[in-house]
Amino acid sequence: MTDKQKHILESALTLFSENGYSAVSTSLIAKHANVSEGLIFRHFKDKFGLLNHLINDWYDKFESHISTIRSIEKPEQRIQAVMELPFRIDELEFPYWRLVFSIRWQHNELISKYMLTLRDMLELDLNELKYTDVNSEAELIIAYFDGFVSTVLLRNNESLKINLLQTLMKKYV
Amino acid sequence: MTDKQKHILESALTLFSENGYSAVSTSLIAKHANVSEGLIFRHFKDKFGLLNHLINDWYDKFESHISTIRSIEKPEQRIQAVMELPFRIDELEFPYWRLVFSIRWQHNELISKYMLTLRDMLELDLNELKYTDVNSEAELIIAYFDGFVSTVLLRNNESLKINLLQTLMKKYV
DNA sequence: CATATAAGTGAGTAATTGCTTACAAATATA
DNA sequence: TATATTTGTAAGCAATTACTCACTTATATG
Repeated sequence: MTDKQKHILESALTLFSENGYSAVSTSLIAKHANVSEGLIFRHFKDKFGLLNHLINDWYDKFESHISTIRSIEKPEQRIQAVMELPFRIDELEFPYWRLVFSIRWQHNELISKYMLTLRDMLELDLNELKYTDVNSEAELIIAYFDGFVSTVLLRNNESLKINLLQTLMKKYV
Repeated sequence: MTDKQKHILESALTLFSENGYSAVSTSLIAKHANVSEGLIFRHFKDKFGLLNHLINDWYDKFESHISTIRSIEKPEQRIQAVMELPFRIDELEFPYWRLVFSIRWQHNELISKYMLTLRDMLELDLNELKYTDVNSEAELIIAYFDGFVSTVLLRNNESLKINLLQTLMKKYV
């Protein structure tokens, strides 16, 4: 991966996550990355290829979070860690999550399959904890997760984040 | 409001909510609505005016839900009704909510102000119920609300909806 | 060193973009 | 019925779109 390739990806991520995929032109990405427009197509085939690459990059980060959580001993602590995850999205990951959560509304098929990783882990944990309705409980946690991520990304307010996490933890631990 | 105006709005809503605002051209809307493209600009000034009109239409529906909930007697039942609201979005409202929840990622300022209506009501209710941290509790409920709406709109699965609502109600009533 | 492969450019492409304008048809008002 | 206003159309606008292609420059490999 050359420097120019990295610059293209960085620019595309920034612009896509702020303005949405469709609203950003390849010409703008090229200008922002200081490369010729043709280079985008050489390396990523087409505009959609660029999007796909970024989504894969996001999934690598997401999977690494999940795998960290998997290494936690107790199932109730693993579930707690999932609920906390949205509040631990850092500056670097922020635009990736924004891109993913905004592109979902047009290309959910690109994202939804990746959520199976999370659902599977939750169902195993809930099973271990002898829940009767494992499936629905997992879906409920994922819905919460969804709401927390959206709140963190859209409001982007540090004290709100802290208060929300605190209130949440008071309820569940 | 003439028939052609209504057709333009219907087409714009359908296309925007499925493909996103930026990805839909005024020429496509005109074709879909069987009107000349110029008519869109006559009635709605520009493409953004069309979006604004649709968001206002959504808010009318949203406000009418909130006002129905306000007429419920007990504060704990009002809060419960808020949590149930996402699961009561019907076929007709579906595209409006999809539009709103997808446009948020690019134009959150158009939407976030309208959420104050909900936040205010929740804070009054939580106060009445003698909660100490009224603000954070309201934000938490709004985050849940957010996650439920996203789940309902993106998954679009009737039995998932029923199970989720059931699991939720078992927990909170 | 020679040569094959990869990285990068810049000028092009047809198609489409949001929008305007000159005009005609329909409707309302006097 | 005459006229003013609103509703609607079709053609056209410059700018931009995603993408290609012929080409040069850099890097790797024998």
